[in-house]
Amino acid sequence: MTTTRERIVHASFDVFDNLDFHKATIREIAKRSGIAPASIYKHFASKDDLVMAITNEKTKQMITELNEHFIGVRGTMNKLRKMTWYYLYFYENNPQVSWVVNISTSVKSWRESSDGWKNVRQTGQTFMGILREGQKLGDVRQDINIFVMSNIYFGGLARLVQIWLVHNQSYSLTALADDFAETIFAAVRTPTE
Amino acid sequence: MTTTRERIVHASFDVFDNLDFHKATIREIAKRSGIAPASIYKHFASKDDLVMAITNEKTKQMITELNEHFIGVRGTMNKLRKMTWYYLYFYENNPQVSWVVNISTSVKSWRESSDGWKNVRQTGQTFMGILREGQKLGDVRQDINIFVMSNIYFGGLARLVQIWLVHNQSYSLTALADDFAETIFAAVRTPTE
Amino acid sequence: MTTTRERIVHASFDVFDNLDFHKATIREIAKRSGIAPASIYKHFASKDDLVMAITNEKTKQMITELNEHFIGVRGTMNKLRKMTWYYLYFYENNPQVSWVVNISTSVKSWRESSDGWKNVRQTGQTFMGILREGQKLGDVRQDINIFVMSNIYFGGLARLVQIWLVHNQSYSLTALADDFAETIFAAVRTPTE
Amino acid sequence: MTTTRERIVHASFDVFDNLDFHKATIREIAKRSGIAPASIYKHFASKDDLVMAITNEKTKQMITELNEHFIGVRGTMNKLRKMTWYYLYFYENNPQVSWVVNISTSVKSWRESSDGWKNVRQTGQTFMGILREGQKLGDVRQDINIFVMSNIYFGGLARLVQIWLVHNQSYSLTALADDFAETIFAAVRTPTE
DNA sequence: GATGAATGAGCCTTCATTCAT
DNA sequence: AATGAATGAAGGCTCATTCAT
Repeated sequence: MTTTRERIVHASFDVFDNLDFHKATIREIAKRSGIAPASIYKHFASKDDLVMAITNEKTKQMITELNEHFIGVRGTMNKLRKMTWYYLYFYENNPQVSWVVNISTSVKSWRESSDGWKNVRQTGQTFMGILREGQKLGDVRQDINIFVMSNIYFGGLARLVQIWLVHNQSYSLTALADDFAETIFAAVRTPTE
Repeated sequence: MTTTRERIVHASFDVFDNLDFHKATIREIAKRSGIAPASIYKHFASKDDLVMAITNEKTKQMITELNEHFIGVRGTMNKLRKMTWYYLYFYENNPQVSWVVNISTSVKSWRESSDGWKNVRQTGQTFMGILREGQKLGDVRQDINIFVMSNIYFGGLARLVQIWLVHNQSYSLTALADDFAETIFAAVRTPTE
Repeated sequence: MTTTRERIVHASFDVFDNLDFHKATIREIAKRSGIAPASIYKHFASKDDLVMAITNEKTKQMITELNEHFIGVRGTMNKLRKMTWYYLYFYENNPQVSWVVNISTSVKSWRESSDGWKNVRQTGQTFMGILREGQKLGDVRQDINIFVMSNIYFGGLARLVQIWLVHNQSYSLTALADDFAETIFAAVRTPTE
Repeated sequence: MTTTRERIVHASFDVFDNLDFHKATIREIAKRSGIAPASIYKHFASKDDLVMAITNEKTKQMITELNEHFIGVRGTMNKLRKMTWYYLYFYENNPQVSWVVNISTSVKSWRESSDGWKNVRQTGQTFMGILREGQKLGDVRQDINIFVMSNIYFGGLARLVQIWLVHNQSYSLTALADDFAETIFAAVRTPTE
């Protein structure tokens, strides 16, 4: 059984999926969901609220699933590979989310959404956790700038997704996961001598 | 003496600087520049044209200046450091450009602007050039995935700029240049044994 | 009870009645109908659509009523008189329609409206039908140029209406029907000898 | 030697010839004449003034030439044929004028132009003159309604021109002159018995 | 006499949103 | 809970027109 709310959320992703975010209107969502515009406002306070709700929902799902994938994985490199793969896998299967996050939401109001920010921080924490653990294990250099490293990682991933979207998703995104993870690992690993 | 066109361009950056790109309207630009909306259309064919024109202008300037900074610089790491520093320096001094490029322009129409795309490719070429030269010199590993590496580099930089903007430019961006360049270099350099 | 749509249509005629069609704007129609511009677009897809819709509506009505008036009328001259009278009667009571049809609508888009053109052709057919029937009855000459005759008839009527409008509808239009019909009949009747 | 004014007038006809009168803008006239918009205002007080001026000019020319063509023509039918031919000939060679007169000029302001109205009346007088002369000669019935007849004549001609324009001037207009004149004559001639 | 540059007014249209039912 | 009907606000853009040079 699909609730009305679910139908709205589903249609929203559908709408944001077409890359041209000027077309991402409430009326379009209403049309595709078969729910009247006025009814959408019974479930979401405003358009911004809707956008935030659906991105948060997806991000939460992402975090949950990522944790599941982590179960039993050991070793810095393995975790890095797993996380990278999952990230790309997620966007390969939810290309809209990236656009919603990057484009549609006004950054200002997004920051004001505690939930949204919290989720992003949490994903960031996971990455930093891997690095810190690696430092303890001796895999990762002690002198890395974690802030910079983290931005390189997520910025690089985001760029990869963006380019892939601009190229109309014409190639496999997950196929790049290994190279990506290895490059990042090369940047952080303790030099062998 | 400032020409009308310059005043429009100046006001445009001012407007896009808001971060809330929904407010980036022709009327707002008109208000801040003291130029009537109708007059703006004497200088730019459309809003899209205006956005493209100003970003291209800045990007071209960026490329020119970057090349000047390269004069006399030798060594892979030195070039990497220089390029990174200049990139961050440029956005530190033109924070608006980042938003215009990353947010405001509809990706579709931007790709259709041969100039815009050409400039981006050119910047990309510069980075790849450094890597290839490094490979010849033996500084850089032969087995790196240049496509992935390039996206890590520019994605990382862009993210750094974005975070800095979101944090209201409250710290020095260029101060991160060295750490950034070194991290990237670590990821590509030939392992010492 | 008047529906919103009816109020819009009514106000539209009111507006076009101005004679100065440059003033026939959506805003003006909105003002006079007490309906917001945005609401007008819920009932008509565009301004052109509105113009077409209202003229077609009226023209259809005209055709229907004309046919009713024809019931039981026999003889070429009688039919001619009836048709002429009704045509002038209609415009005397709907003076705006003439302007909308003749002036406001861009001829190009009007021709593209199958409905509009169809209705006009139908009215033309009715006139030609009378002539052909008259020819069978022997009332009407065989050697008339029906194309020319038809244009004389409708052109003459239209001119009569226009002049009447320009003279601010200061006299009776239907009072001219008999003279008009007789003149036309004189032009087509079989010479008596 | 062509004066600036002449170039403007020439370009204006060119522009109005488009049939799509929404495109008949001052800027378009400026572009085609090679004269700057501002300069046009040195020669004509306003757009309305320009439109009026050019139509009056053409109409005056029409009257002059028509009178020349009348020289030596005798007999009601001959005069009718000549006038009709010339009228169609004129519009066949100046199709724009019809549109300017019928469409572009706001009827209100056109009536206010004494010149425009005077010229139209004068053409009307010529036609009525032929009829009255015919009545004296015994060719034309005494009991015709001259007002109605006149409108039938000019309305019919105008309609013929309009239809011809709508059909993209794809056939000869003057070829219809004889049939037209004869039809009109049939409507007014004294019945033979 | 000619014009480049500028503009106020206004156009059609669309959007997110509300409210009576 | 759902919606049809309505709208204020705003957006991009164009036009006839002016004026300093």
